[in-house]
Amino acid sequence: MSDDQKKRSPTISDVAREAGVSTSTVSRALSRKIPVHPSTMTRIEAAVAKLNYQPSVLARGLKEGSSRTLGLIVPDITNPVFPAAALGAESEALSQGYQVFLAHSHEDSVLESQLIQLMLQRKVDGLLIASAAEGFCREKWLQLPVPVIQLIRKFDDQLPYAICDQDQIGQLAASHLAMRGYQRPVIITGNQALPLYRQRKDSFIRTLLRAGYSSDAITVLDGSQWRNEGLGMVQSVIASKTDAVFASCDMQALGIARGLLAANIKIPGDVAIIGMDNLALCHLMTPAITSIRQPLKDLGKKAMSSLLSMIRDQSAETHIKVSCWLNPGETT
Amino acid sequence: MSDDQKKRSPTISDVAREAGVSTSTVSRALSRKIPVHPSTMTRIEAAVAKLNYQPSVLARGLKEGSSRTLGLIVPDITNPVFPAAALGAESEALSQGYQVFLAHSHEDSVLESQLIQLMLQRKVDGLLIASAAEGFCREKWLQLPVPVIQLIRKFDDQLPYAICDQDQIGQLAASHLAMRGYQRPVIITGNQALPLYRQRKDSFIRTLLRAGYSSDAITVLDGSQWRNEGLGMVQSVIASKTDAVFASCDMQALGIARGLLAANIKIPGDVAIIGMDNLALCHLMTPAITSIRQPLKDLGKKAMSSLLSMIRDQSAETHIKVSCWLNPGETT
DNA sequence: CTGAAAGCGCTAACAA
DNA sequence: TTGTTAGCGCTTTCAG
Repeated sequence: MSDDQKKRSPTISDVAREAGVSTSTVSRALSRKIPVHPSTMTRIEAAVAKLNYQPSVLARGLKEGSSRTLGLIVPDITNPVFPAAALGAESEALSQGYQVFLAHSHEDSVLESQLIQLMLQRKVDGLLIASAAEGFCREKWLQLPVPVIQLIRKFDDQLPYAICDQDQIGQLAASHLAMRGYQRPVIITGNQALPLYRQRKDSFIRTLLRAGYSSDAITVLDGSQWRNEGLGMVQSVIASKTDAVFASCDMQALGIARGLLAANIKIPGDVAIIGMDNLALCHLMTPAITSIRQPLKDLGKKAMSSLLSMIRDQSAETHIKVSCWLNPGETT
Repeated sequence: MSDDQKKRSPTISDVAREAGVSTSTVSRALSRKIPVHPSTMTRIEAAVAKLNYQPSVLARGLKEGSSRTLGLIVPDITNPVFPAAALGAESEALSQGYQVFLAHSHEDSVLESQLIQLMLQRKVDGLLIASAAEGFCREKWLQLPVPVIQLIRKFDDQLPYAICDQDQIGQLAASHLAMRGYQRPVIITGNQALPLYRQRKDSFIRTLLRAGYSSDAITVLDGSQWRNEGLGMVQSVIASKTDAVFASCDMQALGIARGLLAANIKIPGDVAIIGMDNLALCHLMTPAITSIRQPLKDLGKKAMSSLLSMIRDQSAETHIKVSCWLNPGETT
């Protein structure tokens, strides 16, 4: 911040005066939609440069009824699934002339509602929301005056969404384990308030049953308390007499691996592990973790691209589901 | 998006009409700064509720010359140091009635400049920037019409900053290794275009020299190409005949650990490792990684708090430096 | 305590 | 091609 910090930034009238034309001419020259005489153009450009004029997007927004602004609400950006999506979304928005507000709901649907209100007061043109686990309300969403897309977490099948194919994920994990002959698979589920974890679990089990497993052979453990940990799950994993674990995320897989190794259980000799998200760290571990990768950056990009189409009233894919793949490591 | 999506959202005049008062009275009632007759107040509140009125922050901003909006520019939010800072910053901003734009510079100073321009066009009241590694330009920053704080990465000592104490970090690592009697420490540096890595390295070396190490015993390796990897560093680490490595980040530490284990080198028996950032994964590894923790969320919060003070022209701490601590694991 | 009127910076008819 | 004018939604004098 320099001495001229208080000096009001130049407006379109300043430019107009400097160039000896009217404000509308400046407006036209800058928008480049309506032809302007080359020589005036030059004078205007000179004036703009001289004054270092920055058009006020606020004023333009007020006039045009659109702020060219979008909102992205996530529970917690330090959860590694969100940064990738945020990056993809922001990049796409930027490339189309939009900027994005980031806000955190802290997994609290009341705060989330307030954030939506705040964003609406800022006249965002659309919203991307990874909604809080509890308290989703379809009616509230339906009443929003701008397009909204459910990002990563889908709570309603009708409303627009952009998610990873959880059926496919459950299937990938299950058939990988089945193919390698593991007998007593365990799936550790995430917060069951999130449909995505229910779907993943159901599909995992369904695939195993189809492959001929008896339901007695399959164990479901609730790992929602141990998203960033896994260590707390170790006892139940051991107790389940499993030979293959599908964790709900990589950190959990890591913790379980550590716990099992500490208990002198061999990986994958005694117990195999599949992680989820395929963070960069997976292949840096010893043993490297087999993990399923979600193309989150791409998902964020697609979601944003669809949102922008909706905003423009163009036909758009509103039900986006991307495919994942399994990255084999040394734990299966 | 519902059927009423096109229905223009209600304005202050709608509320005024509904309540049978003038717009100025509504404005006063809502701002709560100027007294309004209780009965009018009630009618206005009713009208607001009935119409579900949302004041336009755009219009207010235009009128008041401030958008109550801030900008946060980071190279890449998927680098795990940034989400924590972003979270802290956004939370603090929100609690003071501000919202924040997030943008990515992709470590490109030209793009960064453009983003700054875009944010200024949106009339942000201030900026938090983790600037691109190359191309920092003091003059450009000085000319900005709003307060800016260097976040995490400090390129200029005079300009406001909020960073982690790199001298202390180098010292923590060095004295930890010295105290445990390691003889041939290696420091793997990050991108030397970033002053923070230079400072960390210098302080590490300085501390070792003071502790009586000869400079021959200390090795500096450039790890800037291997931030998310470390594996590529393994050969040089082995070649250095070191017995203790201070990595530039945890992922790198992880990769080096994996490489050393693969080469049948014991950790910490043959080689000790200290990581950096103390990601949650550190204590889930086997062996758990000794790592230095930066209080990044807190830093983000402090930075934002200071920025907001600057915006209000209040005296503020503009040179913020937070302390870190070493989290002992099993690799030293 | 309340209303009328001006204006923040910009764009878009409508004229010229 | 250019200027004049009105108005986006809001706050804020200035009068009552």
